[in-house]
Amino acid sequence: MGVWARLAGRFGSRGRRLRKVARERFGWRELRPGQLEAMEQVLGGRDVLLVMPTGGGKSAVYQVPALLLDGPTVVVSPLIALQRDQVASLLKADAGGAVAVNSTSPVAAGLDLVTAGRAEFVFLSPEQLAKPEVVARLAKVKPSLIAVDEAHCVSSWGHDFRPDYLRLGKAIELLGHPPVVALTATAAPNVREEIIRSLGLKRPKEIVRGFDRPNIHLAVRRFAKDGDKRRALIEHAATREGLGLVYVASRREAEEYAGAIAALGRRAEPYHAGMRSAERTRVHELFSAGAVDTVVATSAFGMGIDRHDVRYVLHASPPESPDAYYQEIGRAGRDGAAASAVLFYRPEDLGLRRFLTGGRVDADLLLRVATLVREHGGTVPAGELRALLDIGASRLTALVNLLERVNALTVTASGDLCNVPGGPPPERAAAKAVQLDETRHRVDESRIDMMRGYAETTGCRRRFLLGYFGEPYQGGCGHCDTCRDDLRPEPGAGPFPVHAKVQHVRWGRGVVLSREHDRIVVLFDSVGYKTLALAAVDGVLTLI
DNA sequence: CGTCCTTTTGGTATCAAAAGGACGGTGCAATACT
Repeated sequence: MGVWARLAGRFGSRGRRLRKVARERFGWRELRPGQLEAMEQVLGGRDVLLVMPTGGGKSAVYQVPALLLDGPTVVVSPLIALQRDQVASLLKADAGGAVAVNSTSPVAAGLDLVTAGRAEFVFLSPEQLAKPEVVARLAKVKPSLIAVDEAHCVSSWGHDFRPDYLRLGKAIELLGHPPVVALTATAAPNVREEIIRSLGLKRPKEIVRGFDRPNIHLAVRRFAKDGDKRRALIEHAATREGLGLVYVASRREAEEYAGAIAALGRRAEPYHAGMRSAERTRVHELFSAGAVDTVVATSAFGMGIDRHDVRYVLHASPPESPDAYYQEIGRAGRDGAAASAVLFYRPEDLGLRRFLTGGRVDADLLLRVATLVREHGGTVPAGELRALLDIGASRLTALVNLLERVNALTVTASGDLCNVPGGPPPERAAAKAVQLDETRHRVDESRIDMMRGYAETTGCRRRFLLGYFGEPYQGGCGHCDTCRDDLRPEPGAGPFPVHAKVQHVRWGRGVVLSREHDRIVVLFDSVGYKTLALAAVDGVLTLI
């Protein structure tokens, strides 16, 4: 950085330039504090992890600096529908053009636009960035900024569902690692850590804003019988005013609940990934137009929804983690007006979540991949290995991701697999990889335990959730069902304050996330979240 | 892990309960058809 740039930076010129671009090119008169801070860091060349609620203007954080940096901006986005919306909105601004590169149109033609300098922004899925030829072409135009939207997908989808999410770090390196900004609406401490590690962010600036959503009232209603729960939820939804969402655990339930609510005279529509695409679009448009009372959906519905006046979010059963729950209820009350989140809870409903997070990696297959690559000696094309093992691309990628993390193999820039000289022998590599997978599952299962903890807590629900995300919260919020004025258990002072680093005799290192009067929640590196009774921690847990 | 649906079992009438098996979420990209 030259002397002028340095002086200019000191006198806040970055802020002025950013405000000017925001105003003149996008028509944004004001920037929020978190937004401007993040933009300044990006413009200064720093990697940024930004955690802000949806609707808080996260996109602006990469869009504005992009126009001040010399070179195109690569935006990683999980859904084609999301890419399309973003491109459409950028084309309305004076932003230098935008294109989405995906399977809905010829990939090469899209990249031509970027090469010709006619697209400042290029939107891609992680799957596109896993293709060597796509990365090679992008590298040639020297991107000046990379944005990873919905960055929590790295952690929630990268391990099995969409393993190319775990390959983004490699792609970022191959693109010359310009400043990277990762954006998400919710991320617990260990999820943030994983995003940073997996994307390979360098000394990132972590900016966390607007986590608390005080206008959302929190409540849980507990049931013993499924039938009682259903009736109560349907009746509740049918009598609520305004726009609402009901989250359910299966496609079948989406249809059943939507039918039952509609039978009571409300405009209710189901939404799930098993519906035909035209049907999904229709429901999405009804929702966007406010022409429906309730959308009853699986987790497929949510990302990219744009209404700020959702008044209630009901859950017919708990989702897989407080992370997912907070993301889903966060779709209520973005306008700041009163909204509510009600979880209709039966402990048995956690069973489905346990089942769905239960799938373990195939240890045999892991060993076969490790052995084949090792014995081959040279570089093995992934396609050959897939044919040999008769498995699909995403299955192989998941195995490769694990073996790469234990240093048993690497993936070359051309996408071939290559043994690491001096790396662990196949048996040991496979065993270590299984261990990694096992640790991750333990943490996932502890998240389900925390969901149960939320549902069953007698303390303030908001304090429970915010504590889970590592945000200290004093006292009770006065705006949840367990938080009536007459009972607000104040967490007393004690030997294990929030954020203290601790060591457990069996579970190793951890950090205290929250405390009630008689218990604390600790996040351990190796086993995830644990609730410990303060009466039983003597000699077991120590401060470090 | 729990639920739903079908089949089997029990014990001897026309049916109830137990046992067994299948199924459950999220999307990209690429392919096979009209």
